Amino acid sequence: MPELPEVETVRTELEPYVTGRKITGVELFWERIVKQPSADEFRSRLVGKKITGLGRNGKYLSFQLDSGEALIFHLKMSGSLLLKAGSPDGKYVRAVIHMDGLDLYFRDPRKFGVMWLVDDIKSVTGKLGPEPLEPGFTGDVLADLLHGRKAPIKAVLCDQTVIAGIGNMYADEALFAAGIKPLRAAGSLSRKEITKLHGAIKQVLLQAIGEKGASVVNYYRPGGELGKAHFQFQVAHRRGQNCNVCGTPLKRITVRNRGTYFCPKCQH
DNA sequence: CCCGGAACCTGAAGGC
DNA sequence: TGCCTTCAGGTTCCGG
Repeated sequence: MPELPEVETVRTELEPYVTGRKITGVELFWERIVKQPSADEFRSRLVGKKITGLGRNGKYLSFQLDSGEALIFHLKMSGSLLLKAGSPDGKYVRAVIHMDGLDLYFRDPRKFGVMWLVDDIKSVTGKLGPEPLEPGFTGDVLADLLHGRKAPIKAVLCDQTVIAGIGNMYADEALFAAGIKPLRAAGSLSRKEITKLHGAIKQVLLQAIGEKGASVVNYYRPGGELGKAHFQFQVAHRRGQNCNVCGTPLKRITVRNRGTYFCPKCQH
């Protein structure tokens, strides 16, 4: 499932291939993949536009166009942007962006993925919280964001309006690294715990970017390769396994309808 | 504003 | 073998 490290990997690996190219056509095999504007307008307005650069906001990937508009992608749970039609296979391709000399395939088995063509990126990403890897995201900022909240810390970490880019997997990993139980009320964390969590979030995300993302299900890099971050996971998706640190069987619970893994001994 | 649950999707996995 | 149910999860919407 693409979260910040996966989307960042797609951005850096795609950028050298698509920057400077002109869009020559758009094919849609599942029209509801276009959220805005209409499918017809989306197709016609994109033709002839040149891609000047790629950006990322949380889990949103944006292609900046020479017209000043932005083509925005959200891969949701199962989307991939691929440079080759047959990799990993030709099934589940919902859209193709044709460019001069290159085609980009939007593969998405679950059909949750979305594209927008907008004048202002902020109209899509405006409500996002701070980027956790930018200097502005300090321990004090995190403390303010968590202050007074009664929802489980796990749920708050996954709230994109609080922090941008953290999803189910990396919330579990950050909480394990910080030694905090997922069901703790966010506002109940001590300043010391918040400091630890702040460091854990950055460390977990940076390490996963270094591993080119986690290929748990349906995540492929643009060239069709898998990421390796999931091999470093301490708790996420490790159903039925034991804690690497203390050997205690990991627990699986549900928080906000999401599978949540933690070590009952290492996390307090 | 804050919180929690359903809906959107389809394939994989498990039960009988 | 095969049908049926459950699970997976990012975001949005809705109700309390």
